[in-house]
Amino acid sequence: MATSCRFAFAVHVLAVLALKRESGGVCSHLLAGSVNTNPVIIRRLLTRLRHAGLVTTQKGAGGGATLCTAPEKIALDTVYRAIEPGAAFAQHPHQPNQRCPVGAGIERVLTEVFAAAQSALESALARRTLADVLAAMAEETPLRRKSTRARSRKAA
Amino acid sequence: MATSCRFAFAVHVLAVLALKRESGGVCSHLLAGSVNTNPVIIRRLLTRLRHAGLVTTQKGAGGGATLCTAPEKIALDTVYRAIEPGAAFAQHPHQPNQRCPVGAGIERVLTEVFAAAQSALESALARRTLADVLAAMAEETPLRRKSTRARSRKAA
DNA sequence: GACAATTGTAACCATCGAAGTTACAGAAGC
DNA sequence: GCTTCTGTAACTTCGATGGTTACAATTGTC
Repeated sequence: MATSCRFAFAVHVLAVLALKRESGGVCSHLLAGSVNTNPVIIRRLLTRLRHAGLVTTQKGAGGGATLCTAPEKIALDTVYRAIEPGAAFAQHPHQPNQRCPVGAGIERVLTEVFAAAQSALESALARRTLADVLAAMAEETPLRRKSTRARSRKAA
Repeated sequence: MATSCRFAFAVHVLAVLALKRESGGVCSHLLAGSVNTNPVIIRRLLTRLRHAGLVTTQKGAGGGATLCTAPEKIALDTVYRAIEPGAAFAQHPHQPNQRCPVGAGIERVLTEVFAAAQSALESALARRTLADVLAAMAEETPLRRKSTRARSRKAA
């Protein structure tokens, strides 16, 4: 376990921005309403996404956040690194006993193992783009049924 | 970020047990000395490793922990799952707004993305065994130099 | 059988990070 | 100038985790 939920929030926010592309900036209040959290949480996220060059933000009335890049060009590992800097695995909090052969060598070996694992994780994320996320959502989201006929057709 | 350091501790402990194999049980006090932590932390770890079938423990004088399996047979993903149950990625803490098309579909999509990433992570760990860890440690641990000649040869 | 060594656990503390909240200065459109 | 925003600081709350103490239960040794 356990990354923070910030990564989930970030993908969520970017997905909304992708849908609202071409319709100007989206304010943190609206994004917070979709994610179901506080606007400040969203703004803190947006700051990181802005530093990563994924979004731009604009102050003032009518301002808000806008996606910088096409959703097809945004791979999820980029989002991950923008949001969760640092290593995913924790090392020993205190230096192990250097007089024990294991204690003396384990940190170096683990560093390498952890790097390999994290690299695999990021590669898996790199295989998906924001556009893939949007497509997956469109695919199977139960559509809002506008008519009873549609509902009964499905039920049949 | 950030797994707990339990995984690092677990690999460390298993490495010590592997080295001390054939010499009977190793007590939590000794293991704690190598890891540089408290014996209770080690015992809590050992409980998990025991449930996973990786070690046995014995109470009483002369007791302690013993590795059950050959180090070549212990892949690190097994250790990881024994120590860190549950998902590595966190979802939304509160249910997102179901009236937003993104909020309604994002959790399902993210669940799938997270599963793929975690699977990649575990596969990377599965590619290494405890024996690999021991070998890597033996390889480059600065050996205790017994003679000045060895040191000067290295320096040359 | 007494004693010493050891595990297994419960109970508790301290710390840290994260989510959430309030507040407010500053920017920008109207 | 008013309103709508962002960006940030400051604070609270909460949960997880590493660490610590304590103690019952177990087991080998004398």
